[in-house]
Amino acid sequence: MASIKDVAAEAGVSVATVSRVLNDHPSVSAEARTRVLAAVETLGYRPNAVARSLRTDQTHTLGLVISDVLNPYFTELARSVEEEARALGYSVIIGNADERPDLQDHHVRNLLDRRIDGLLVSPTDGGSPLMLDAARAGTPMVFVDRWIPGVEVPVVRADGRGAVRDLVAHLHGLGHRRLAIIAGPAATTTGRERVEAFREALGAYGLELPDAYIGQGDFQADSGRRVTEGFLDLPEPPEVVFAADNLMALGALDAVRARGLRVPDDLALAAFDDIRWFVHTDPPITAIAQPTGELGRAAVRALVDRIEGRPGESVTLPARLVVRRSCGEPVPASPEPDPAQAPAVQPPVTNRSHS
Amino acid sequence: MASIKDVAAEAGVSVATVSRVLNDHPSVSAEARTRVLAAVETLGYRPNAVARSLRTDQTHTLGLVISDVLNPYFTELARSVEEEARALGYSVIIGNADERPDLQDHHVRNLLDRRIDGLLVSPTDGGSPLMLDAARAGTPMVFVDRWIPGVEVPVVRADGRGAVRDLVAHLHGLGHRRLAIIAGPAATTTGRERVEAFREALGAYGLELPDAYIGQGDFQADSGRRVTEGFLDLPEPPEVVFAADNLMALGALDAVRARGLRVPDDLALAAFDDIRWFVHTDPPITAIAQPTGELGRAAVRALVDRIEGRPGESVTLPARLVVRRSCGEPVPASPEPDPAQAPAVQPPVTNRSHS
DNA sequence: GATGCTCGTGGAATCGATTACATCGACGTG
DNA sequence: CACGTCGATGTAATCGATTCCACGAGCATC
Repeated sequence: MASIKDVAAEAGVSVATVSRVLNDHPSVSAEARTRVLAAVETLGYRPNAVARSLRTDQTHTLGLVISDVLNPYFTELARSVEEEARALGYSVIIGNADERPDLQDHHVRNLLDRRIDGLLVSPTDGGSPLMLDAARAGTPMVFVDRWIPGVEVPVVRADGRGAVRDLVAHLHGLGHRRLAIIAGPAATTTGRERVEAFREALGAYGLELPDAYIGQGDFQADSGRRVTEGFLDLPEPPEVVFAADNLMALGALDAVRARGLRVPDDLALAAFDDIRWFVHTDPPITAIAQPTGELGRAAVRALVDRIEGRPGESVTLPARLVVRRSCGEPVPASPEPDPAQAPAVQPPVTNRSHS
Repeated sequence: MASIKDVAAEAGVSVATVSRVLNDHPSVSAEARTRVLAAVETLGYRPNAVARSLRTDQTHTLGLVISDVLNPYFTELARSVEEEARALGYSVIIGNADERPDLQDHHVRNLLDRRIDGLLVSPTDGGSPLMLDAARAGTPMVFVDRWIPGVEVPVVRADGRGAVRDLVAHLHGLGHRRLAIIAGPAATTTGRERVEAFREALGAYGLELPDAYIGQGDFQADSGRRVTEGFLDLPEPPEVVFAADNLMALGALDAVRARGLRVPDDLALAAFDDIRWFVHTDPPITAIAQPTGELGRAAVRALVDRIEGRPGESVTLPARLVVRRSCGEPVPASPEPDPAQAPAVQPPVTNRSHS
């Protein structure tokens, strides 16, 4: 591979001049510029980013550590992150933690070793020493979706409280009174918060959230299945299960089917995180939709702000309820709503009258 | 951030000795080793991968350019690639092309500039000059899933011919005679091959594949919707639509629903690429499953073989048919198959007798 | 015409590692 | 005792860029 020296030799100038041309430094003669560019062309020269990074101490790269690539919520997040980063002149290296703290640490270490300019994390746990050290050491960092309390790092996330209240109102309106939740890991903020929001919303209707109706999941499908089976085995099973993420909802759906039962007739189902597939499941699943793309973009902007010396603010955006049929039919309505009009998410229809 | 010099100073040795300890070179005294390790510990030293790469001309990094991160097939592929790479001591940088040749080139260029050790690509098109140059220049490269004909690069992929034959047998057995396909872009191998395999399989039953029954899609959901609408507008619409990937199948499902029609009664549906969500759609979708994880692992092994100077072989693995209910009920059968037993993919049932 | 400025350029230091080569002491052997 | 070998270590070159500094030419100012 041709180096800057080869270009310099070919163009008959020094490496300094080549470098100036490449970084369009003002004081280069037009003649030298054309000669260098010609040499670059004939040699097919491309600057070595590794060498450049060593010298400038900048990689123009962001690290993104997500909790689970197989979760469509995080892939969508990753996509919007990469898009915005590209627009701002950065590349992104994604690390997938598979909800495993050890893997998360592996990726954080790897990214720090590569001297990425900044780190975007959706933490799988309450904060490993490594992560805390990195934050304290001043690595530009931003938490997205989940965060670690007590750490001085901006957080970009969705607030689901309002949407959870809407959900509970919807469920209550359909006559449901025994509501259960499949929680995420207590080590994650989203794992805890969603339970709290749910409990609070129930309280507004004078409803309790008994311990038996709080199932401990880990954001993976299997745990949703397991917890739902537990619920169904209770002497008085819940009428509704609210899964704290989309994969556990999928597991719950499996569990219900495996017993030959039906959603929503035998057990209603709702999920946190809306994904496009929820329109096509049997039945379509009522979910709380986060503004995922906007979250990813805001997180990148906050991180790049920090990297480039600006403050970098926390952002909280509202989530919203998307009602479908998995909790019961609010209306008989027209023969079939038209999914082609709004394939990804349907508008909330909480105000439709019940038959 | 502490550098190797700081460690050397702290330990009272030269940088050479520190480097030797870190790369466990044999000739270092036990005493020096412990002193260095202690210094590393107290300083929290981590080697700078950028500097190391510059010197050794190795990044221990693979580039993976996939066609679309939002497609679950590719996320699963990416996950298995990262897993195997990690096991072999490599990291992976993923570039998402969103089925756009220009974005694909952007990522390839970026990865080459970073001097990745090898490149794994699922090409979005027939081969840009950049990609061809890279292959010719001797960059270790492996194609996965899709490939570019005429380029000297190992290919790791699934052969769907057998499964497509099984699918056509299944459809024919159900009485379907007018079969249509939503093809992928003609610039991709998979876009062409799947049509050819389908046509061939139809031929075995004396069936034609008229041009009107070949819809041109682009592997994205929208195109599946559009093409399916076109099929439904034909004076003699097909009885079955076979989508060449999972996203176009989703679009097709949308289109059918939007007309108030039903799958499989009004139009049967099958897809190439099986994904876990197909178990949960309404109805569950009959699909051709690729051994995705195995493909990813084999691709990494082939690439690392090339990087480390071994030959690096092409691999072709068989795909297989997974029958569900979207083409009609092959058997009245027991009330409901148990999805909990095999949540991701159900076993092939091509050998069931037709009723 | 001397002075000072700007502009274009090249030489050389530098970033943080790896590694070839030189050095030096200890030890075994003839 | 002289010599060769080997193990442990340090010095310095090197990878490919960026950038500080010096230098010379051209030009304006006084």
